[in-house]
Amino acid sequence: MNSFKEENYLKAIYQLGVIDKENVVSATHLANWLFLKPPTVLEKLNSLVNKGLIKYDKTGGAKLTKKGYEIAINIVRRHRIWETYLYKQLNFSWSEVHEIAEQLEHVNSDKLIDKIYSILGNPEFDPHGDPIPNKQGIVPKSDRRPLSKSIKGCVCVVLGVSHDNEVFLNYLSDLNIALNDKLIVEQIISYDESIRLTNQKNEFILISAKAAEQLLVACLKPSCKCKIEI
Amino acid sequence: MNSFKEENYLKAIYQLGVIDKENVVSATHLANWLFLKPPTVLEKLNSLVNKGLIKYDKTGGAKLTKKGYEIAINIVRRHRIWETYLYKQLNFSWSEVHEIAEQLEHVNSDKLIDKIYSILGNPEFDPHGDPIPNKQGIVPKSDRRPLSKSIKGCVCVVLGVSHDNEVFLNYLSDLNIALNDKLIVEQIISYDESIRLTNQKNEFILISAKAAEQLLVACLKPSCKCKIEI
DNA sequence: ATAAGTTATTAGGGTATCCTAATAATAAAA
DNA sequence: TTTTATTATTAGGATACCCTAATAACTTAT
Ligand SMILES: [Mn+2]
Ligand SMILES: [Mn+2]
Ligand SMILES: [Mn+2]
Ligand SMILES: [Mn+2]
Repeated sequence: MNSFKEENYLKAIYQLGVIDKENVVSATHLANWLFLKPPTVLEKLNSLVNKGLIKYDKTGGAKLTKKGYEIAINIVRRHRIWETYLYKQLNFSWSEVHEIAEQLEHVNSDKLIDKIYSILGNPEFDPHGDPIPNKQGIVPKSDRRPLSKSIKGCVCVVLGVSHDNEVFLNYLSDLNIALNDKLIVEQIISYDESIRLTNQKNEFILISAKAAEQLLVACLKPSCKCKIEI
Repeated sequence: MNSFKEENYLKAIYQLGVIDKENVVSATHLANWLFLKPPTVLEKLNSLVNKGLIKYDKTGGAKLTKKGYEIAINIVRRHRIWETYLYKQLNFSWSEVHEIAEQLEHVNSDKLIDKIYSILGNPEFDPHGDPIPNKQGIVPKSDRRPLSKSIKGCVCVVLGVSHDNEVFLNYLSDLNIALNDKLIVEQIISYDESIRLTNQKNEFILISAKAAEQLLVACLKPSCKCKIEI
């Protein structure tokens, strides 16, 4: 058993598939992501193929089968529900929840997850704005997109980050940007694509192009012209 | 690294030490407890000796060192705090919490345990009446003892069970006995040592000698003569 | 005290995970 | 199109955990 490792492999295959939609999920790719070496990963991939949890070939890379997807999405679901529980019920900060959820996601009790999910009011998004798959494995859609794709004048709300990396989350705290903040795009500086914003307290914030690519927002005005460009 | 197995060995050595105070904690003993075979356990015991977590010799059996005790008691602490949290905050039943706590006890986050412990109001006993060690590893004392050691007329309160075995807990539910119930010992039937009780609703309950040995209670009357006999 | 029954240890394997070094297969550059 | 760099795969090991079978060491009951 010790399905804990296997769960992490399947989750990683799912995650890399979502991030690198065009690229194949190769053993090397996975090895970097999981801090392992390619032969180690390849060995495991072969075993996952044998168990019918993935398909694998050099050209297409690793792809989850229906069975593999169900396991992976369930772990993602548990992870995001725990993150939300830690954030909302236990007062952990935005940047602390991921590490603990990495462990809690492997606790195998549907009743426990159902309970905390219902206490939270069946939320659709976690504290980083990531969608929480429902019990059927269906991932809620949202129109969040990187702040970097905004046009001048756009009024938007902070919904999350591309990767819940602690360093970046703390960097945002330093910039005084938090989840659900309303931001107005005042100016896009063409020299380096950095963005000048105002927040709801009318404070100015300057955010780098790199950070703007990682920060996910949604337009608040239904008629916002940003939407056309995406 | 996978310290999860190691934690379970150390916890088992602690638990067997508490249960069988006179007997040594032998590899065979542990093997039965952990559903493993003696050579498997012996191998692990040797590795624990090498790591300085236990002392081991044939005559004395396995004994935790200070370092080993600290790990073991911390797992016990986490287990009992989680059981209490599941019972009190998440409305799980008496008999459901153990299985889930077996998993949650290995989640390594002091901040998480501190948080739920404080939400619970720093309780001293878990839902089975087992003492919750404090952060320093000190186990609260209580005067709970098996119901079987009661004398006629004793008024006592149900504080727990010797082993949080699901079958026994469900059996108690069937007998209509729950945690914190007040019981009066009406008669001890000498033929088979079974005990006739009344509960707070004045209902009669007949409990077998075997069950009475597993059910832990404490006298409510400070002057109760039971105390002398223990 | 000796035979029989128990317990403790050794020997020898098996699987799951991981690794380094070497080789084969591709892709990129010159 | 060679040469060079990158990837993918194989080969060969190491460690953690588990097991069965065999042996050694102890107990217990004649
Ligand atoms: Mn996360
Ligand atoms: Mn998240
Ligand atoms: Mn328990
Ligand atoms: Mn308990």
